[in-house]
Amino acid sequence: MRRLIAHLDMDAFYASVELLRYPDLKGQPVIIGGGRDSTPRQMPDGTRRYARLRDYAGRGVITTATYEARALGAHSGMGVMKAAQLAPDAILLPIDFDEYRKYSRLFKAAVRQVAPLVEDRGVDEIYIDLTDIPGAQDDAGLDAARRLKQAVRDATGLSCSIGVTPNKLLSKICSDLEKPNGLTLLAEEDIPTRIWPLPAKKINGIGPKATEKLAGLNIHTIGELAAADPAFLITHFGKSYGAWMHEASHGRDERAVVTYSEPKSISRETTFDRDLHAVRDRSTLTGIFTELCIELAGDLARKGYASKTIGIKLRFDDFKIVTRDLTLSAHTMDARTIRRAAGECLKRVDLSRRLRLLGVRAGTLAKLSDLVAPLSPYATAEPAPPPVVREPPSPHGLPLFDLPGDSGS
DNA sequence: TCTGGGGTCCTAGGACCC
DNA sequence: TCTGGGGTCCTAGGACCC
Repeated sequence: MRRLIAHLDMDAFYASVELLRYPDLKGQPVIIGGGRDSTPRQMPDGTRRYARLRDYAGRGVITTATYEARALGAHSGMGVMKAAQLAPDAILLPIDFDEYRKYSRLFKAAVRQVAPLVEDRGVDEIYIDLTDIPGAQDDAGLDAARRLKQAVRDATGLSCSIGVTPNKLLSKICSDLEKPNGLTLLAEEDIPTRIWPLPAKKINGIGPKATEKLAGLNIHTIGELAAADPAFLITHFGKSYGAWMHEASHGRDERAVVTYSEPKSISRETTFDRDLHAVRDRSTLTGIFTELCIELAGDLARKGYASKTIGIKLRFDDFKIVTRDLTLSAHTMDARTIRRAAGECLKRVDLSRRLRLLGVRAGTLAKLSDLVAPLSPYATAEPAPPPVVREPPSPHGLPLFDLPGDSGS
C-alpha cells in the first residue's frame, strides 16, 4: 500500500477568524499584529471604529494579513510601521490567541472525525495520514481531502488548503500551490514537472540563510538542487544537511505522521516598548524579569511539568541574541527557584548595551506524574547535594534584577 | 520608529567517567 | 613524559518553523 499523506493549512487563519467576528471587514485589507491596543471601538450608534495602520505607533510585526492586504505588499513578519507605508488605510486588529486556539481545536476535531491520524504543526496546520482511509487508495486521497475541507468548513466556516502526496515534505509544498481554498494532489512521477521548477526555499527546512548560500552557488530552483552532486552539497552544507538537501530535492521523505510528542521546553519572552538599560531602567527590568518567571512557573504548573534547566534570552538593541542556562540539582516549577536560577544566568551576561527583549525558558522537562523523587521547590543553582533552604514557595517578594557588582537588596 | 512570541533541532567544545 | 576511545552531560549559539 502506498502512503498518502495530507498537509492541511488554514487560509490566512488569524485574519479569517477575525472576519468571522467582524464580517463587515470582508473584502478589505486587514492586518493582524502590532500588539498595542488596536481593539475596534464600539460606537454609540452600533457601528464599529477600526484602527487604521496609519495611526499605529509601535514595534510590532504582522502576524497575518488578509489576501487583500497581501496584494498591497503587506506580509507576515513585516514590521507594522513598514506596512503602514504600503497600506496606510488597511485595518489593524490585535492578536487574540485564545480565539484562534478555540478555532484551532474546532477544525482539528473536525478533521479527526474524517481521519484520526493527525500530527499537530501549530495552531493553523496539520499533517494527516490518509493511507488507511477506506477508498483513499482508489482515488489518491481526492475524496478524503474533499471531505476534510468540507468538515473544516462545516465546523468553523473557514477555508483551508490541502496537499496530498506520498510524504510530508511534498504535501507541505503542495498545500501552498493553490492557496487559498486549494486542493493539490501530486504523485512521485509529477516531481520533475511540478516541484523542480519551484524556488529551493519552498522546501520546508531551507530558510533564508541556506537560500542565500545556494544562490551564491548558482542554485535557485529545486530542480537545480536535485541536479547538484550530493558530494558538492555536503562539502558546502555539511554531511547531514547536505545529504538531506539532496534527498529533499528529489522529493524523498520517509518521516511518519506523529500524533503525539512531549514538549521539550516552555518559555516566556517579551519585547519592551522601548529599549531598556540595565542600570537606568533597573527597577522596570526587575519587575518584568520577575513577572516572566512567575508566568513561566504558572505555565509549567498548568501543563503539569517541572524543569531542571532554566535559561534566559536577551536581545540587545543591535538585535544580537545571547542565551545563558543553568542546570539545577532537581526539577522545579517554583517561581522563586526559577527566578533565582535566571538571576544567576543574568550575572554571566555583559549588560552594557541596552536591551530590547528579555525571555526566560524552562528546559529538560519532566511530567509531574513521572517524577520519581518528590518534587522539591528548593532546587538549587549549585550541583548536588542541595542545601535545604527553608522559604515558603511564594511568587512574591522575589529578588531584584541582578547586576554585575550590584548586590541587589 | 524596520524586525513578535513560542517552539524544535543541530553543532560543537569541554568536563567527566569508564 | 607519551598517549586511547566512547559515552553522556552541560552550555552557547544558530538556523529554521508557525
